[in-house]
Amino acid sequence: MPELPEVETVRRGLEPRLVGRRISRVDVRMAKMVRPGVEKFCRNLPGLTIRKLGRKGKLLLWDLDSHLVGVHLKMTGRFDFNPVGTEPLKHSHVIIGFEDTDYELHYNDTRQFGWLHLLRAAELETFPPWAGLGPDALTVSEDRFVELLAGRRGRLKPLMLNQAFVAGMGNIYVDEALFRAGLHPLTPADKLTEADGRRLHRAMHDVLELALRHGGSSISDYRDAEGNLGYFQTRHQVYGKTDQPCPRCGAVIERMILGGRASCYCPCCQAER
DNA sequence: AGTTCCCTGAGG
DNA sequence: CCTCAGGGAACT
Repeated sequence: MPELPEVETVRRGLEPRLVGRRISRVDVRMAKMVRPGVEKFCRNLPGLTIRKLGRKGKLLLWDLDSHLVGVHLKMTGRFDFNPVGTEPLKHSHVIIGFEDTDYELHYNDTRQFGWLHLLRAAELETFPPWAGLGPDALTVSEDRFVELLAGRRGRLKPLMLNQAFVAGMGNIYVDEALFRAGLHPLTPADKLTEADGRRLHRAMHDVLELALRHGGSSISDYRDAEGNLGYFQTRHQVYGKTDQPCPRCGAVIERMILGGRASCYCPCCQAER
């Protein structure tokens, strides 16, 4: 469940210990976690220096001059720093070592949905997970968001989850943002007024910003690169609150399945239209 | 636009 | 044993 605030928290945790480091060795313990294949991954990375750590939506981008490594944590991807030679955990699938450091980086992923993708710098524009992303949900301007929203049909919940529309929102923050904006998940995007769109942008931005300040939400096994839990989950207002009273009006929070995903909302504050 | 799949672990 | 969790691709 890392969504934008969790991925950004991870990025900030990795930055001080990765930037400026030259990779000395790579150990891939589960082949499918790396792309475009173990051989290329292990042959090309050693000797490269990490210059910058970027992020767009939920995608992490390591800049190594000639190459990039794109990382998607998906549901359960996690990074840990450990002393060199630490016995990997059961689900530690990739280990990266650096010159002149006493720690190494372990990529751990219980459900094996995530990946690390090595590409040449010139390939970024045609790298599908990057090229297909809409603007970053945290930094997109209100005017741009309203503009993008105006051309859209379809219901708000799946639209907000669509990374090509806006990058970084997942199930938790979409539910929280729709609640804050007072909009029902089934509302067709083309039924929104401009004021609704501006309110939705504000709700999205505010909830992401607030979650980031709390180190993200720890549902199941999210940890940042230092092993810290986030604590924004204590501030969730509707996500996971089925059958509990709405914090604003006291009505019972409802749950529906939409596009295969659970959606929690207040039937009173988020009236259908 | 909805469904299935990838995968493991938690909870009933 | 079963269901659920869900990001995103690949289907129908």
